[in-house]
Amino acid sequence: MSLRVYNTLTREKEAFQTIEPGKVSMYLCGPTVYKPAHIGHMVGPVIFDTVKRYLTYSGYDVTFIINITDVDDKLINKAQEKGVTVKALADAMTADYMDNLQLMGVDTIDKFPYATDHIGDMLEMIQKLIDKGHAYPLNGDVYFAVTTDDDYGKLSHRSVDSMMAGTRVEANDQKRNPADFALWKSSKPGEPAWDSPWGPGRPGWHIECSAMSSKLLGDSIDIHGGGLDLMFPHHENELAQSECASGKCFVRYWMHNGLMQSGKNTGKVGGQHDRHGDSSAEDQIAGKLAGSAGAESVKTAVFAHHHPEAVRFFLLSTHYRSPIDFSSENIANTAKGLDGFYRLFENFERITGVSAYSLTVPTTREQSTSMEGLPAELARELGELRDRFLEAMDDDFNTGGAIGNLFEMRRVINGYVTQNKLEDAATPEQKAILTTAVTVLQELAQLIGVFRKPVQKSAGADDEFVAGLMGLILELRADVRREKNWAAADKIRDRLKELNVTVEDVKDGPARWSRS
RNA sequence: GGUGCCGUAGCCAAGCGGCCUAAGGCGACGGAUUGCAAAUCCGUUAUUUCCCCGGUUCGAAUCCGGGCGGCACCUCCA
Repeated sequence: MSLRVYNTLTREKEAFQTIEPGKVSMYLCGPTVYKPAHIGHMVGPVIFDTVKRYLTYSGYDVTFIINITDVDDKLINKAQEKGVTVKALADAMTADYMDNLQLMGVDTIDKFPYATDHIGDMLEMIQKLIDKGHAYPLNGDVYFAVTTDDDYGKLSHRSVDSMMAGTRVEANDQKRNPADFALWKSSKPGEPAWDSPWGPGRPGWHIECSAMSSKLLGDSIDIHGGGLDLMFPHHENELAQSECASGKCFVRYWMHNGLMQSGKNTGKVGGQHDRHGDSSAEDQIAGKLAGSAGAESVKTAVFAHHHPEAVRFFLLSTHYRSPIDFSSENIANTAKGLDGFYRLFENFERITGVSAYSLTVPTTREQSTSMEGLPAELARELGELRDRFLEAMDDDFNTGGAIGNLFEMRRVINGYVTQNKLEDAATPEQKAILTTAVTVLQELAQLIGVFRKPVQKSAGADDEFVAGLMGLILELRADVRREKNWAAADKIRDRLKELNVTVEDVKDGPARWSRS
């Protein structure tokens, strides 16, 4: 089995072959940093972070870049509106973006190039396009001439003619063709400006990606990613510029992820569900779709209600090319599914004395965890599940299909624990077997970037004072239980439940408790 | 108008011509376990069925045609 990747350019899944053996260059279009990151901004990074993890596991040396577009009309307008400098606004919004990526466990990005650090590279590329006759200056602007590129439209499968049929292209008599787009825009007084052969100005929207990609990864790269919405015009234009400038194939595999949408905006859900309770997360999307820029960051709008790991797992539970229907309800369901894993890890630690998060897991497929020493049946089941997981990932990063195997592994491991009553007592051999089994699970979990560290329990769980009180209460409860005073024992448990504290009795030893 | 995508159980979701008498999760219902619970394990929950109607094929949820329904982009939004 080998990796296959869906290529937007050909509209087919293709065998994955890199330009340079063993190496992968990957560029993902990042945000224009003019407002706080919304949940939709997290989709691409999470997906491509997962792609990188899997490619690395598969033995590739991957270079992964996400650009930060820190000069743009929207940014300029927003800064003026707020009365701050463009740079101050961009810096603040970039920091917010990075914060959120960190919370989502996206940390495989090698470099975040800033558009404003590469103005020179853009000017060079623009000049080259003019020299080759693909671009022309016009009143201080520079435009790309789409009709000089025979291939123009090959990514989004549109022809220049068909685009004329739409109503969107505003008339500009000056441009040679209405579809021509700006590579360089002259600046008005008070706007950020850089000197250029055509006068002071700033780059057009698409040129920064072309210039930075070529500068940092080379004229031809393996993977270029982004949201489906960017396919046209952004990627189409990037493609045209880059190939006309370099004369080489720009991108080997174009990967586009589906967009997130709010339940409120889908007739399907809106018609059937009675949404209730907190919905600021949905509002964040709805607001976005309605065109009003949300003021709240993901951090406050979403992560206040849902653990980032649940959000990440949710994003990966469906295929990356499908649209995903965001709702608090859906994420809450995902979170419930994850709880079972956390409990398994807690159990594991109690039995073996080792944290499931500190296990050494293989980082490449070649060094995959050995099943040696496991009972035959367990080895067979785990082996099959691992194979199926990897098979799904090999099939265009089918995380949704892969994840099912994680749940089955959980079931198999829990079965081993239950059958052998490991919670009562475990031999060193049994501990070793359990450790191997959990290592296999963790090996796969790291590929989708989850279960890397313990999820932060809600406030109070690690508060010494609360822990002390709980210890006292449970001690008293243990006393009345010994006296078989069930009424009192149940009252304590029920009342705690009302306070969102769940008590679970353990056969021998102190009861467990957790806050929700 | 142009370019695409989608329609699988109560909900989410995998499935890319035979291993589908269709993964997995959430929910629900039984059973084991428990003082009772919780957690865990076992079982049941689409078995003339994969929106409908035709067709191709030895064989289709999977391919083709036609409906119906939903969605996205073509508006510098990831």
